[in-house]
Amino acid sequence: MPRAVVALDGNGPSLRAVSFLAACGPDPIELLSGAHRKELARHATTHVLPARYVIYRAGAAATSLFIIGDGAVKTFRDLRSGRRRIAAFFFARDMFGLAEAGRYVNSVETLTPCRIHELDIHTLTGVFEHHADIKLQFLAKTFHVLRDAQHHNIIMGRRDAAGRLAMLLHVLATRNWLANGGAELSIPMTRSDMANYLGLSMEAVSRASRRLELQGIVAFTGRHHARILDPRRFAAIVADV
Amino acid sequence: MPRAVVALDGNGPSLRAVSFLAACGPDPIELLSGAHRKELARHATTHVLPARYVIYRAGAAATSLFIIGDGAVKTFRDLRSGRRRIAAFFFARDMFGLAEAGRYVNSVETLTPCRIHELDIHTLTGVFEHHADIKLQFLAKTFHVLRDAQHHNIIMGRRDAAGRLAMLLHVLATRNWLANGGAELSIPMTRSDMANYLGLSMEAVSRASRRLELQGIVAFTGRHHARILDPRRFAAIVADV
DNA sequence: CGTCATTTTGAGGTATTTCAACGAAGGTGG
DNA sequence: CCACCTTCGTTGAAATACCTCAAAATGACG
Repeated sequence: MPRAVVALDGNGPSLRAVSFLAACGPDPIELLSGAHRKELARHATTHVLPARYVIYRAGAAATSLFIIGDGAVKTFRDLRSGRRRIAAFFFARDMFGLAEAGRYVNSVETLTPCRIHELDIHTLTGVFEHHADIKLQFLAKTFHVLRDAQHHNIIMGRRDAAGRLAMLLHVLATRNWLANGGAELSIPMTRSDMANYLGLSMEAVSRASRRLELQGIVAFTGRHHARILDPRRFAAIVADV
Repeated sequence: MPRAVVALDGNGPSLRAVSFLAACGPDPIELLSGAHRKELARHATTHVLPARYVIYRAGAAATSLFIIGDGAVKTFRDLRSGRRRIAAFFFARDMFGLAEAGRYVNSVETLTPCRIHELDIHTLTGVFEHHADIKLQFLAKTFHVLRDAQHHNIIMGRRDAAGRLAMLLHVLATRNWLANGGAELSIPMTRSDMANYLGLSMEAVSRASRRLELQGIVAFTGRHHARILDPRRFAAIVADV
């Protein structure tokens, strides 16, 4: 039996990785690849959705779990003040659909055209019964989300708009790391989305972008693409928490 | 076999609760109670610690998992800017010690005198091998942490100091809900800790407290106790995100 | 009871937020 | 294919809120 690898995180009271995670790569995002993905794909319904498509609204009965095959989505919540708080952005291979008391707590909307796999709860139950390891791996993905939430916390704790923006760009950059050199990054969301995620006004995001551009650190080409011109100073801003 | 209860959360791509959680109460904090606690207690080392005791520092080799028997702790990280960012407060029955790459990522220090149970990784491994359900329950606790982190995100997203403070007080109030009427609440941490958790300066926390007191919403008696005088307006501030 | 850290209070500086208007981009229909 | 329209993004100026610095007051602790 594989030895348990328990890793601990002061940021939260829970295990980081237990035996069944030991054999996996460093990125939990890859957990559901390979044979398990095939097994799940057999039971999933695949949807091809346009951009700006509302997958579900907060408060709706939670009946499915979703896995992104391709594209990007945002999960958010509209506050009574009129503001919108984006909790997270999800990309290919990410999973979403967590709820409380049988109801989705956040709304989810596509940012780009998406291919999304829907897994019915009952179907998933059946799969879990025959594949305990899949069940555990689903749980393990929670750690990924937790890490994201904690990183989001760090971002929101910063006082300077440029720093927050840089940290978001950094996430997007590392996500595209394999696809291209790393300096080039695509921004699937709008400025408004970025603002709602960063806890800033859209104007502040715009000005922060402008500042990074004027300083020669980042070049924004179009609205959905950017290039990191000065990785050294960029990293300095990101790390200067 | 119990049916899987899959709950989904737009806030993160992961399962909320699977079969082994179905039989548990609504509060994940109670997951490790009863027989399992006894089983773990057999293998744990119990420490009695004074307030302000450093349990471990970020970066130290992660060798143990900790469970709080009594008292309160803070998990934090000192930034190079000199600021301190508190990630979370933990209380009785909470678990902490998560790490990455074999090292604790946050420091942990007691706020009050504590009774803390330490579980060695290797010991825990042995327990897991004989009690698969305990392993799963440990994992399930992650959801609790995730919820906390998301709530922290919501707090940090607010712009007004009084609102942030009120949300923290609300958490403390609901935590003491069973112990007393609910209006009375004890504040184990210092103003400075609150500031570091809320992403504010200590002065801002002080002024926010003052404001809540002048408005007749909360009365602070001493430095570690408060009473909610006007639950109606208090709830209004908390909910006015 | 005295010392020291913590907290409060005050005044000024700075960043972001708002409010308002302009400019650009994307989508739709003619 | 172009024009229009709606949405999104940028820019400017004033207001607000918090932050910083500094000093006094409170409370904790030995």
